[in-house]
Amino acid sequence: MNDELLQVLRRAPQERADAARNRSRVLEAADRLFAEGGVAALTVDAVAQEAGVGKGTVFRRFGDKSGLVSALLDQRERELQEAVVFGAPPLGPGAPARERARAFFDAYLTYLADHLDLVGLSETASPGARFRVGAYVFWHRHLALLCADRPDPDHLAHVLLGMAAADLNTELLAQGVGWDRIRAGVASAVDALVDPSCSP
Amino acid sequence: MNDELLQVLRRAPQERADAARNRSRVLEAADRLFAEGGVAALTVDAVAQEAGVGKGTVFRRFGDKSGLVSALLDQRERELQEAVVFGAPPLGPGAPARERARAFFDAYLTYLADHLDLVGLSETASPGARFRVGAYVFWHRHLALLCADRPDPDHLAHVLLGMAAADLNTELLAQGVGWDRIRAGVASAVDALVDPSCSP
DNA sequence: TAGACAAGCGGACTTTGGTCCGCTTATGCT
DNA sequence: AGCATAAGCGGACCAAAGTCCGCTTGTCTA
Repeated sequence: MNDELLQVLRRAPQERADAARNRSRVLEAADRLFAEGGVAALTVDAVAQEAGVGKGTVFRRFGDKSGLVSALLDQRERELQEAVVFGAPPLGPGAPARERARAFFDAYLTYLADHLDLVGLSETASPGARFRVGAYVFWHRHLALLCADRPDPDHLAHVLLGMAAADLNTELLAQGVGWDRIRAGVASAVDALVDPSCSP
Repeated sequence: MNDELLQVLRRAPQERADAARNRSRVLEAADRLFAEGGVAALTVDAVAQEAGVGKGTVFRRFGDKSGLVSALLDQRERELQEAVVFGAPPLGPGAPARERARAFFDAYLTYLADHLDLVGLSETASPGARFRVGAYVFWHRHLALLCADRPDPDHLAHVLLGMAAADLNTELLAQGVGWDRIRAGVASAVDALVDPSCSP
């Protein structure tokens, strides 16, 4: 009876044991390949072979390459997500919107600097992938809430997140713009775009 | 003698007659294919075949698919570029920075609305292609000049151009956000980010 | 006009993401 | 335990971008 209720509550009703085993096998294989050969070694065929599964299995589990890479990043990103929802201010709730936004971008840029190539892969793998990744939707909601008193928080949140796009920052780095300068520019734009008063 | 001087002045010293002929053949073929079958019909193989040249020739002339599509867009974009440099204010020189920036985005969004899929293709075809297209560099310079009194005009110009990214606006349209709302959001962000006083 | 040489050409080949479909197997029910 | 069934599996197959290299051809000079 209880089990029944629990099962109804879950979105994905169940995942077969072999499916779950393969999921983690694939993720571990991808991690290993990336650790050894960087982003260039992360071809779907190679991951499938290293995991000892068929290529179709990888696509079945993760949808596309972007999904696979996103899953790889998921764990680290989740840490930041929790800090935003449950953590102490200014990252977590309690501080004024502008400060929270600044703290978010500060933390996110640190995360991005550490995983730039993987994030780039996950955002670039297929056109528009960026916006479909779960994390993007999450950050977007977060920022839109912080801008709730603006005329179009939804659009503004997209604009703000544009500053964190991997391809932009990859390009900036390639042009010799360092992370410190990027941070300063982002902070300045956040100040101009996010109202300091609102504090949800 | 004069010819010699002229030849020194050109960047690309010369283009062989057959090369030039093939360039226009390829562009015409691409135009035709796009007119008939939209963006889906624009594969490099198809373009090469339609133009009656080898695939290698297409890549030799245009570098990659992104370059080919950019060349297709070049003509229409050039119109806007000239209006920005030589045209009447507020798009052309003479108006205050903020108004020029607003006028630019207004004009660019019109252009984008008309060619969204082609622009999307040119920006997406290869990762980072967006920033390498000649037009991007041009717009970037333009906006950076308009923000010359800001702490980091270069970075700010990139942020501003992020609002015009094809993939973002494609996503917004897919989410049901119309062009009018996009325009309003962009205008509002421009107002917040571009200093009204500066007028180069 | 002839000859040298760089620029150009073409299409077979490689790489890689993604699809498809017939076979296998875990799971839940009786 | 045995069965029905849907989920899962694998790898052959496809599409499309981009590379390579031996052959061709325009162009410049003598």
